[in-house]
Amino acid sequence: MMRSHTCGELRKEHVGQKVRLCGWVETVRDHGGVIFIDLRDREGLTQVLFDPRDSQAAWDEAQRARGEDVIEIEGRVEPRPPDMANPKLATGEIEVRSNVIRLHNHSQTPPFPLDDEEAARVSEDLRLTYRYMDLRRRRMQDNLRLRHRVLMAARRYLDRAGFLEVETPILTKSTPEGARDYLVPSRMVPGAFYALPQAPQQYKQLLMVAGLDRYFQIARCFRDEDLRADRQPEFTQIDLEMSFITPEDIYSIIDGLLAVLVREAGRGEVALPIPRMTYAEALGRYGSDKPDLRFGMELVDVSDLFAGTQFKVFGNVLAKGGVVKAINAEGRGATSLSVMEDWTALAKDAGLGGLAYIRVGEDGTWKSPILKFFSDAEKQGLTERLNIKAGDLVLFGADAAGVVNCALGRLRLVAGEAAGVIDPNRFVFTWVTDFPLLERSEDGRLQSMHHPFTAPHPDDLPLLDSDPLRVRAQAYDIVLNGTELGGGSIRIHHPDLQTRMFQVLGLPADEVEDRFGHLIRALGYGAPPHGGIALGADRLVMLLAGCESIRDVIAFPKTQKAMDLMMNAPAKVDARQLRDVHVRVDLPLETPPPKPATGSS
RNA sequence: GGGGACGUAGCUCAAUUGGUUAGAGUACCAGAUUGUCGAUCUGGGUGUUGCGGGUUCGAGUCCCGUCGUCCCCGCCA
Repeated sequence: MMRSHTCGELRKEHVGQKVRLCGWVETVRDHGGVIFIDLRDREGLTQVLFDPRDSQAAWDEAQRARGEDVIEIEGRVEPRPPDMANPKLATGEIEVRSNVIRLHNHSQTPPFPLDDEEAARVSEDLRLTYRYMDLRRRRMQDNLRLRHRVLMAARRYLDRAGFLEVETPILTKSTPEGARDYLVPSRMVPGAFYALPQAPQQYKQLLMVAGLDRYFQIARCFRDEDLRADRQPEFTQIDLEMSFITPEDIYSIIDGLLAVLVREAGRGEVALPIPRMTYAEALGRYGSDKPDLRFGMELVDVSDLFAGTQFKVFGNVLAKGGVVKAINAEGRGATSLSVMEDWTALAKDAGLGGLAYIRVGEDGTWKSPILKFFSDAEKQGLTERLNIKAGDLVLFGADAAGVVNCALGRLRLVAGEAAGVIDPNRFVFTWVTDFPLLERSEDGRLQSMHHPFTAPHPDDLPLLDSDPLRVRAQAYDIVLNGTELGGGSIRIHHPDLQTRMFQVLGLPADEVEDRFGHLIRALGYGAPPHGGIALGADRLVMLLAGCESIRDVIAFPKTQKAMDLMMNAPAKVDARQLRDVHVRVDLPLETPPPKPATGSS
C-alpha cells in the first residue's frame, strides 16, 4: 500500500504515529522557513508541515509543489498548538510533520478554480470539457457519494422486500410510439436496427409472466428528445415490477422506499403514508399533474360569483362553458407593473387571452384596470372566497378549464417563487392517482397517456368504446416538490384486453402483431396480474442533494445539444465502419460535416 | 421547431455616444518571508475580444451570418 491513512481520518489519537499519505496538493503556503501543504483526497484534507531542519531535501521538493500535483508524503502525526487548531477541518487538531515527499505527477494549471464557491460561477461547458477536474471538487464528490448511498440503500431495501435484480437488454427493439428512439444499426442483419430502451417496460412485464414475482433494476434508459435541466438523453431509473398486487401494494412499497432514501440522504423523516390526490384534483387545485405542495396559492373556482357579471371577458367565457378561476398570491400586492407585464406574457403563452389581476394596497384598496366592471356583490364574494387581505395580489384566468388550469398553474409557481414561500429544505411528496387512460393527440387520434399496457380502471371499462377519454387508468405518479419523480401502473394481463386497447388506439392488426405480438402471446400463457413503477434516480438524487440540474448528479452528462464535450461525442466514424453496418450517410447539401466542438474557450 | 440570456486574459468580469497602448480581482510566474490554513509582501500582463464577413477614417462596441453554453415552450407512449 502506498498510504497508511486517507487525508480525512487522522485525529488526536493518531498523534505520534508514523503515517504515509497520498493525494493532490490543494494549496502550498510557503513561509520561507516552514512550508504548509494541504493534502487532499476523496476523504478530506490534511495539513502537512515541512521544516528544513527535518529534511532539507523534502523541504526543497515541497517548495516546488504546485496545486493539483499528486504527491506522497511520510511523516509523524503531531498535535497542533491549541490556538493553531483549525475548527473548519475534521483533521484540524493535528498536522503531519513530514521528512519525505515524492512527486508522483505534476499538474498543469487547472482550467478553472476547483474551489466550490468559485467553480459554481464557471461556465458549464468548461466544467464539462474538463469534467475529470470538475469532479475533483468537494461538492461534486459529495453528490456522487450521495448518489451511491441512495442507490445502495434502494438495493438493500428492495432486496429485503423480496425483489430480484435482473438486467434487461440495452440492444432491443424500437417501439415507435412514445419518445424518439436511439438506433443502433445491425451488422448481421443488413438494413435492420436495434433501439436502445426508453424503459425496460416490456421486459419487466415478461419477467412477471416468467414468474419472477418481484423484479427491480437500476436501469439506464434512453430517449432522443430535447433536453432540460431535469432531462438527459440517457438517465437512470429505479425500476420495479410486482405480481399479484393492487396499487396499494405499490404505494406502500414506494412509501417505505422513499422514507428510507430521504433518511439515508440526511433529509429528515417522511411522514407516512404519503398523501394521495386524484389527477382531477391536482389539475383543479394546482393546475398541474405534478403539484408543488410546499406552498398554498391554490386555484379557486369563482365562476359562480360571476354568473351574471357585467364584465364581458368573464361573461363571454362562462357563456361558452368556460371557467373563471383565481389564485391569491398572498402578500404580492406590491408586484410592479413591469413584472405584471411579464406574467401577462406568460399567461398569453399558456393560452389565455390576457391576465386580469387585482393588486391590493397595504391600506386595503383594490387597484385594477377591471375593477370598474365588478359589482359590490362580486367583490364581496371574491374577498370571502379567496380570503383577500391588504397587500395581496389576485390573478384571474378565464377560458376553457384546461387552459385556465395550465396557465394559472404556471403563474402559481412563478408567484410562489417571487414570494419566496417555496422552502428548498422541505420534501413534500404526493401521489397523483386516477390518471386518464387516454388523451387526444395533436392529429386528433387517441393515444395512451401513460403507455398502452396500462390497465383501465375496472369501473370504467364500459366507457372504453362509448366515451374513451373519460376512462380512468390504474396509473399513478409520485411527485416530490413539483417534480415528477416517477410513474407506474397496473398492467393489462389479459391478451384480449390488450388487443382491444391497441384497437382503441387505432393500430392496424398487422402492426400490432409486428410490434407487440410477443407481448400479447406472452399474456396468453398465464400472465399473473401485475404492475409496477419507475423512479427517476437522477431527479431524486438531484432533489436530495439540493441541486438544480441532474447534470450535477451525473458523472458525465451531456449538454443541451446532447454532446459529450469531454469525449467529443457524437462523432464521425470511418467509412469502413459505416460499410460494416450497411449505413450510408445522407446529409442535406448545405449541412457542413460534423467537426470538433469549438466552444467559447 | 419557437422564445430568451450569454460568449473579452487560465477563471470571473469591466471597458462612456463607435475613438489613444483593452483594464480589475483572482489564478499563474519570479523574488521575499519560520505557524499559516482564502497566508502575507514586492514585481511581472500572459489577449485571435468565439469564428467569418460587412459598414466606417476608426469596431470589443453597429449590421449579417455562423459556432458554442444555459433557461423556458413545444416534444418527453
